[in-house]
Amino acid sequence: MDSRDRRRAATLAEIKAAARRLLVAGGTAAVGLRAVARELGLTPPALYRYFPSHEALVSALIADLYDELTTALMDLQCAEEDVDLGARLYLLANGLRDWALAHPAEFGLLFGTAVPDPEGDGHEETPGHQAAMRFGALFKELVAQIWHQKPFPHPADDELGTVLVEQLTAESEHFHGMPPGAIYLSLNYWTRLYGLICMEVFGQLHWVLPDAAAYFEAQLFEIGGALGLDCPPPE
Amino acid sequence: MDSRDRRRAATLAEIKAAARRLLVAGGTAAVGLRAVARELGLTPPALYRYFPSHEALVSALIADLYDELTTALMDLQCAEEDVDLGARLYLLANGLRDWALAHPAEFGLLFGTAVPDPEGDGHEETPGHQAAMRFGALFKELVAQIWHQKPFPHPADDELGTVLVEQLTAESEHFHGMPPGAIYLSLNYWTRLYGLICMEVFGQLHWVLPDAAAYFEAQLFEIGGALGLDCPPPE
DNA sequence: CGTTAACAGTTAACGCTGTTCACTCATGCT
DNA sequence: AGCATGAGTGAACAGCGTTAACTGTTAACG
Repeated sequence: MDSRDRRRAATLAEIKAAARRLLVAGGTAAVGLRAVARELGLTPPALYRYFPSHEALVSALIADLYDELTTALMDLQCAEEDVDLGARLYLLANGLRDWALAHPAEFGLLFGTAVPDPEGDGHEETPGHQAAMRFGALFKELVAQIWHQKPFPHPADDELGTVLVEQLTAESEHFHGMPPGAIYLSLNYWTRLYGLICMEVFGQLHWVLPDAAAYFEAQLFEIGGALGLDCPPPE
Repeated sequence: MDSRDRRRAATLAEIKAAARRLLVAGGTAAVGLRAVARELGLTPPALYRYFPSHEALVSALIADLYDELTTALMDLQCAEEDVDLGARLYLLANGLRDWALAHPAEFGLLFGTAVPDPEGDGHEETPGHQAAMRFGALFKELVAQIWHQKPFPHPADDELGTVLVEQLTAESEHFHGMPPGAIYLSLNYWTRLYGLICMEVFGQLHWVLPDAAAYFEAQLFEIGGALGLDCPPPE
């Protein structure tokens, strides 16, 4: 019985591997159901034994990519025995950018898919979103550690406005009880990091900067400074 | 002869209007060649008299949307006789966000299309990119005016690094001769504004902030302050 | 050990997409 | 009036995601 299951799991992995091969080769549009089947020497309907639809296949691929990215970044920041949490955040940010630049197609599939439909219910059920939450938790966790080790100066509540303070305190438990001003700065860090990487990998920065590496590094120092981090040792 | 041309121009406008109707109704995926033809009561091949391909039709729509956005923002910032350039920038940024939130489908088509292929040659020829350049010039122009009216403090060259300084000075002519440090800050403004709006309209901010309006406003003040602008008068 | 049920996979087909070709018909120019 | 240009149609092709009916093989059970 398990031999049957193992075989099934194996082909399921092969399917996702083939889908990824097509993704890196030809971008998001190239990973079609028929194309995946062709890549494996199968007929299209065979894939419906493993995924209920083409979208489900892509969603599974997205979830896998999220997990791969998450573990890659965890390994990266835990590899060196740097207890310096600031250096860890620096490694995390740089690792995310490096991964995005090294795998632009995968990054485009994960973050570049425009989702203009609010869809009513806030929290969706797809495994991709769960994996995305795990990924986001990685960042929140590290920032919270940094805060609790050495609290950084942050704007006072009356500087942010009551509405924003209320919204930020609602997220306080995810940030291990940090005050709204500190969460605000942490959100800034994520927002700017995410925006920068998206603009660079999607080519929106190409029109002004041919190579955004130097700009990204300068920005990393700037946003790290807002969290009370010194420029980490270059070596 | 001109009556013939006028008729052609009219139907051409009708085609793009129908395409846009489908865009706002069903998002980017809904604007298909057959769907546009159906909307007009035409047969699909008829559209090939006006556009060489489906992609060309979408590109024309993109160019139109860019121009519409550009003129809308120009009208907005020139409507009031505010000579305060800072208030103009504030109007520009807020107008861009409002337009994006009011027309999420159009914004997704303009800025949400991931372009992971470097395509070798830097400057493409499509009218969409030309319109995008006109749009970018709007921002650069205004920032340059702000700088020349009241230069704001900016990082020195040695703080940015030689590589970044060199890249920024290459863009100096587009910014009317501003020094690298000032261009750096201007680039920051655009980067953060763009990243914020993209994250909000694409729902990436929904997971932490249900309504990002307050956060956006706070960020506007912050990035405006970096350009030497005071918080503009709330009323 | 033989029977049976579950499962992987195939073939054929449907409706959809963008695109092309051959054709018709009306309009405007000479 | 005659002709040519061009708008528009109809039929068709390849490819897409998807479904239904069918064929083997393989594991489990009396």
